[in-house]
Amino acid sequence: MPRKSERTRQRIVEAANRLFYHKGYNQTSFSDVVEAAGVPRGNIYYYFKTKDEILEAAIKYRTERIAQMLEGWNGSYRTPIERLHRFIDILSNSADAIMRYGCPMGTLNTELGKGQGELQEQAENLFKMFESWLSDQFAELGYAGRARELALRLMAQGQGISTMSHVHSDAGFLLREKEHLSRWLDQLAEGNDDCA
Amino acid sequence: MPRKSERTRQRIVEAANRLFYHKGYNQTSFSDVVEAAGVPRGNIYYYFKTKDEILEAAIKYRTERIAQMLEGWNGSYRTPIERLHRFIDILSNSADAIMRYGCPMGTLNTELGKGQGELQEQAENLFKMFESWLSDQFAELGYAGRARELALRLMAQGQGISTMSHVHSDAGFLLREKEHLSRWLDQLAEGNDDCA
DNA sequence: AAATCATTCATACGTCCGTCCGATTAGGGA
DNA sequence: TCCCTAATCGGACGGACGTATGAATGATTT
Repeated sequence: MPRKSERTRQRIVEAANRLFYHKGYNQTSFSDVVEAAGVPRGNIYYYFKTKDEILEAAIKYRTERIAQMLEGWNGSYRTPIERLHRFIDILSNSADAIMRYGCPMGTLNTELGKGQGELQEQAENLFKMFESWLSDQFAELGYAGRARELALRLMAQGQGISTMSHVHSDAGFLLREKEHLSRWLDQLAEGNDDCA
Repeated sequence: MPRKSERTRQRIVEAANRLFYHKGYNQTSFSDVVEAAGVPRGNIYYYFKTKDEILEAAIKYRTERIAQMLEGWNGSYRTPIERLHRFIDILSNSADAIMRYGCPMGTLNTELGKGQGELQEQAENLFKMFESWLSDQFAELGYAGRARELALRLMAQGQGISTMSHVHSDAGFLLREKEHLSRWLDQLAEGNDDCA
């Protein structure tokens, strides 16, 4: 009967995912996870043999959620500029968490990038999902030739804004810069690409 | 005779600083430090009682070097635009290290920002040194009212570019975006601030 | 009702960590 | 020369970590 099992496994993954974000992967212990998941110490080994396996599951979990989110946006918004605006709305919607813990993708990749190459490659795919989706939007907006360039630039801006607001715990900066990004997108949509 | 001592202490700080950058603070052990510094295991305790103290010393070490660097730039370059360009030249000069390990300041702050608040506050000062220096340059360039805004924006762009090139190990992106930043600075210097 | 197997636990192993100590060496002032 | 102290070592402490085991539990199937 894998019914109950699935739910327990899911509880572990979600608790671990949250802890990895809040405390960092290396700073999160097995004990932290089992405590947060409300699972007895030894039971976790039934589902995951190593800590790395938990991280893999957490990354997969994030991957699925992002895919769903992007699909949802494709359905909810008709124009590419609306979708791009929805993307940067993440900054204001998640302002609190970003200030406290930084960008979930960015901080995880940064941490794994220091000597945990195999795992970082998996986390890198989270970025690539956004990049390819953003590229589609820019292409549809009329920037087919520079779609990837613009996508990466937008991602970089988001990362920079997240990092700085995290470092300084400065919500004002985050919101101001998000507005600045918003105006940049509007200029792009109007075809005025002098500043792109 | 504190002569020899000073040099040993310095060796420890420099080795630790390098390891903290390459491996991260939490992933660096005492053993790593003593091995890299070529100091016997127990001797390190003579200089630093705790690991946190080593980090404090490393941050202080970085602080002094940055201060020297900024002073040097003030002496070497006469115009603010030259100085601003020198700042972003960091990106191309350190391209290799950034690709491998990310921005030294950014990654350290990001790591410490997750549950090590006291230490993060110290690392935050590294950012503030650059910000205040950059503010001075933008003010001198004629943007007195928006100097801090522009300084923070430039820092954020640097952080974003570093993060993205680190995540993807993409030197091309780093150099392209640095050039893009360069053109942005030139536009600012020419008084065309439509895109600022 | 018995057999089976997924799942739940408490507990323990070995390792490495940060920390600390005690003994030893070395070098300059008296 | 002797002495005092700065500095150097090797080694060991307790604890936490990731990992592992095996017995107990409970539901489902036959």
